Amino acid sequence: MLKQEDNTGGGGCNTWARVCDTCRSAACTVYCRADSAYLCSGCDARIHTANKVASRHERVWICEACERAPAAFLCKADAASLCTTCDSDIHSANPLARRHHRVPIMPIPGTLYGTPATDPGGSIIGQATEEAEDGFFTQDVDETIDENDEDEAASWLLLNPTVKTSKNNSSNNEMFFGGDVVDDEYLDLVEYSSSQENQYNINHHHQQQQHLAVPQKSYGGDSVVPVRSGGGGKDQLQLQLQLQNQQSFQLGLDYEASNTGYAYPASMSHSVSFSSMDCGVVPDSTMSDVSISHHRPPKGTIDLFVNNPIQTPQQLTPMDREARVLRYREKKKTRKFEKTIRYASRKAYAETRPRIKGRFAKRTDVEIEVNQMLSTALMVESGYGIVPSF
DNA sequence: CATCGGTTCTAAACCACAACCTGTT
DNA sequence: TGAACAGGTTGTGGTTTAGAACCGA
Repeated sequence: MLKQEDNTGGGGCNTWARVCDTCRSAACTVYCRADSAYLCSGCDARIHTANKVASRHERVWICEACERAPAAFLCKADAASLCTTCDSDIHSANPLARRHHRVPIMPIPGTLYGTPATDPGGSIIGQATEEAEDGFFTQDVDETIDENDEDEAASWLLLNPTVKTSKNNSSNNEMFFGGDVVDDEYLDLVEYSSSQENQYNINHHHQQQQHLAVPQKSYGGDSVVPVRSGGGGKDQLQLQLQLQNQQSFQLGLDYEASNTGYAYPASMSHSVSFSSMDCGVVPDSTMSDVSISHHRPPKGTIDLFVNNPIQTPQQLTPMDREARVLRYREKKKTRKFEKTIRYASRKAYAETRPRIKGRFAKRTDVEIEVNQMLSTALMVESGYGIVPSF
């Protein structure tokens, strides 16, 4: 695979995909629980079609991210089967990813050899089939990702504290979504039902509710334009800012890098300008994604990390790196480029406004009169403001 | 490999004006 | 304390344009 060739980490050896335990030559595609063996498609077909007993062996696909561990969850949004580690890493990246609906991976049924073994995602059983038919799987896309994407992903990786670091310093990472503490909770969310998970669920659900409620509240009236009522606008703004701060804090992995020697002034993150086309929906959680994506240092400043061995890419295992690349791609995939309309009324005015070479032009008196007549006509049609005349 | 010219792509700027915000009375 | 008012600020979309990026010679 391309990514395996591209990401040897300079070491010269390929430590990415686990090789088949049988032939030791091909990359494994499935994990046989009964045999506790990682098998390539060829060996899997050969072994598990040998007899009925073998054909009943439960097998699961290999994680599409790290290609080294059995997949545990199927993300329907990503249409990807992921191991627990990659699943937690990817889906704890941001609230949006967190909302992805995942289901536990079911064992592969006895006969799967009619499907191409090189496309494990495309033959995932059950719900994902339709998505595969829709071409939703990104396997091919992943293979065609160019070097720029890899570079961008690599630079993006630099600002994330490593999971290893988080593990070693649990006192500092307990509030991080990207850290292991939350990862564990996150895993609990999937697999277990601990009290912590419930608490987290409640908090997260509450936060989501608040988060989802903000646009409806603040953009009442014509459902977009904010409604001011007794200073409510201020409160809503504060609530919005608070939520954004919360998210920035929870997602503030990049900010926290400053604690370990790499310091971007906080104001710098705000000084980065981005067009309205990039900013996405204002109250949406993707705002955090955008802001985070802009916290990447310029390419020329990578040497700033030299003094911080914790964050050097060399510390990343191939598994971690692939997971982070996948997470990056996930975020990239979920970027929202549509422009945010905060005030529909302004939009309406702008659309009806006369233009000269795209620029707004002054309205002539005739146009003003026409508009007044139209508005009067509307009032008449709607039955308001009618003064009967005889 | 570096340079040059042409082409393509991207993002900022521009405009008027209603809505919004903030401070003052 | 809340209402009223004035003045400054913001946001809106289509087009243009400057500059970056790309590509072949």
